[in-house]
Amino acid sequence: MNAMNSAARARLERMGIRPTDARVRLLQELLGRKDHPSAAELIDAIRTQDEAPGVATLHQNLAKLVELQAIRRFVDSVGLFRFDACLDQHHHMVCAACGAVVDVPVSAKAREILEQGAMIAGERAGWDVRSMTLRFEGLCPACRDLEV
Amino acid sequence: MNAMNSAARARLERMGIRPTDARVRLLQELLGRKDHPSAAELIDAIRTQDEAPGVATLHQNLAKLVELQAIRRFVDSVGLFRFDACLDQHHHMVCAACGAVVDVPVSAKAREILEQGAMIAGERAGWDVRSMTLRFEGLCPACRDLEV
DNA sequence: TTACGTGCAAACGTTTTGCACAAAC
DNA sequence: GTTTGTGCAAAACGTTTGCACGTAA
Repeated sequence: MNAMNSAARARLERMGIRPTDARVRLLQELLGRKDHPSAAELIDAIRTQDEAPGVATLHQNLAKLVELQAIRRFVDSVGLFRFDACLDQHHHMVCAACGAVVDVPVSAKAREILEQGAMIAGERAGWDVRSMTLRFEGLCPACRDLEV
Repeated sequence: MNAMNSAARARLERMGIRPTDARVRLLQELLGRKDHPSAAELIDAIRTQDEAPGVATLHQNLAKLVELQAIRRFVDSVGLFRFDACLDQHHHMVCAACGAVVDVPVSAKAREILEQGAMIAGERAGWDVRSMTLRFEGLCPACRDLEV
């Protein structure tokens, strides 16, 4: 817990913004999770540990962290913003039933082929393609069992 | 216009829901567009042609069409629902600057390799992977010129 | 002391729901 | 006459903004 606390603190200092309590707790929570919490889930998670964080502050801090590229933001299939402290390139596998999102590594070869394809498709259409994301949809182990 | 009108009407009848005016106009508009309009954009587009459609009705009808798989719904990068009458499998290329979304075909070979990768990754994690979507991000021709 | 961060409250934009009325089977 | 669809108004939801108050450099 303390290790994570200082990891979060260090990350904040490294990018030149004040490691306030609200920010350290937020980043610490995000670093310690493997799922992709929404703003509301983050508020809940932080609330239970201590007191209550302000909604506005949390959103402001999330926005700042995204802007500084300390975390990533994406939109889930119901239109909710979700956040992710993992900066390595990875793709998402989402459960059609429960909405769970897990990270999935894709083979380097597949990625290479895809990126080539992206460049070709983009250039043909006059686009400047900068990144590529894969999204798999299916059933997670739990929901798969329920369906059968 | 009349051809599209009857195409929309036929599509509605074929799936067993009443081809009311609101629905025909909605589907007709969607069939005639190559972009991926949001609900608000659809309302605007239909409003100018004739009178004003009800917000609730439009959303209800969009939801029904999605449920019946007559159209597709997805979420854009700012969290807005966007709709698409094209049912062929295709991927999306989105502009980081203006948010435009265009369809992009991906070579069959690339897709095949990717799908294999998805199955392997999914099975390894105990998932039942059912589909795969690619999302390219970059700058569309117009925004690209502005940046330079 | 000056810039930055917090958090309440209120505003915002999109989507959803309750309901009475109208139209189609 | 019963089911189905419409559309107004109001609610719900997540997010953003205005602002007064703290807190840290």
